[in-house]
Amino acid sequence: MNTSKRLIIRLSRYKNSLSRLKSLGFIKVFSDNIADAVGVTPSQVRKDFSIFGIPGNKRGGYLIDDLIRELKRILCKNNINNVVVVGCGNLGNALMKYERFIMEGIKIVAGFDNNDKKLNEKLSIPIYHLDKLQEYIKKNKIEIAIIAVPDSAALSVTDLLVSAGIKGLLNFSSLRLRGGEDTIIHNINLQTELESLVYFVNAAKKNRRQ
Amino acid sequence: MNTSKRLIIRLSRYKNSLSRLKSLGFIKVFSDNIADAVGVTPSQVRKDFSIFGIPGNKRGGYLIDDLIRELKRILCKNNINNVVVVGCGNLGNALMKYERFIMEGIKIVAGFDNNDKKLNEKLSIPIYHLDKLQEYIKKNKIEIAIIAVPDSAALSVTDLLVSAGIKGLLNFSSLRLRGGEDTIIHNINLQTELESLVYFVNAAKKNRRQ
DNA sequence: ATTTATATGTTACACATTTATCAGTTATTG
DNA sequence: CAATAACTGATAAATGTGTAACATATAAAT
Repeated sequence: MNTSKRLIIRLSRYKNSLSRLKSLGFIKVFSDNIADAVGVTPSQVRKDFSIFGIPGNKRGGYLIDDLIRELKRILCKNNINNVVVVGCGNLGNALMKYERFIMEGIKIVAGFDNNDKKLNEKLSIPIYHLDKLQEYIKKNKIEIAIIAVPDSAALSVTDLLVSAGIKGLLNFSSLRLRGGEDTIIHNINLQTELESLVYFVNAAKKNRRQ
Repeated sequence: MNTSKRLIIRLSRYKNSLSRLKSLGFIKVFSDNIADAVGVTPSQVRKDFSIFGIPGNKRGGYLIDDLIRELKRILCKNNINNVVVVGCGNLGNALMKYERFIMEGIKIVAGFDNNDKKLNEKLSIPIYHLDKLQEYIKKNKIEIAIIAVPDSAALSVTDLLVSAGIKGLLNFSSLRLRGGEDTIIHNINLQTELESLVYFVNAAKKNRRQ
């Protein structure tokens, strides 16, 4: 099946928008409703659904509950996914407390840092020393980790994580990490995101002047 | 010119990788060096450069200093870009302190929040009440803002910012914001990013079992 | 029960993006 | 100074992605 990252991102957006529509009282939705809410075309929505065999009703749209259930199943949200955060600086800490993860079946279970001052095993999400990272991952069968360490530590931390058995990495360092065969790495580079925004703002400004 | 977001993101990555290569002592670089560092094909690198008319030397590669200078010029990094952060919760705070922004000609000059407890005008990056947002933007001619408020506030804050003259928005709320004609909005949805990672990890797991 | 309006699901198309190919140029070597 | 190796730059091919169009099915209306 042709499951590009963009497709899955859209699926996740559909799910989130549908939750909002449901809370507004919707019971049935049409592809245009979803399209409007998410900012894509109705064709896109229908095609995405058809790729996963999510059925609607001819002339009847989609039953919102069915749709949400299906999307959650596809996105593996029926069981809780435990995640660890490595690097508990400003960003790492913010991610550990990010409510939207908790709301959606993603549970951050521990943080790790090499700075003794940041360690605290009594927090609701305990922060352990990096020394305990591999043991913890193996013991608790963690598969997904978030990297929020400085660039200088990113590579060594990645090696640690992969060799401990981590299968998925969300990387916030500005090094573009690449994993082995069976490690999936998604890179989020905040600097690059902001820089590209700056570019487009300035490009638009130049256009206006012309 | 055909400048997609992906292209600009790559340009930013090239620049960052080149800085690293330079610090390693490189004076000349070849398209494969850059490609390896960034994780794209050499063809891609050369094509991207040619789009912006960045010249190399036949058989001689690229002079790293020239390259960095050109990329910085294209990405508007010769002058400092002032940015404000709206919403100074965990994430907003982390972004205000994010060192990589500072390193690259992006300066976060102020934060804004509606919670009185978070206000503090004496910080190195002062935090003002949301009431002062529009005045500040107009007075200081700020063009770029980062939104790190809860979803419930995202729309109203966006309206505030746009009507005050903001041209570029980096949106961390999970509402997908859309701007008017001359407002550029880049959305970063952390939940969606993590959800898609979860999907691919589980999909790979299923594959391995087969 | 028949008709009609309308939303899905699929297919084909258009466009965007990436990758491969190769000619042309230029440092390097003998 | 000629030959060669190797890199760029441009073009063509391949791939990926989104959009539009339409046939089909069905709820609703008469």
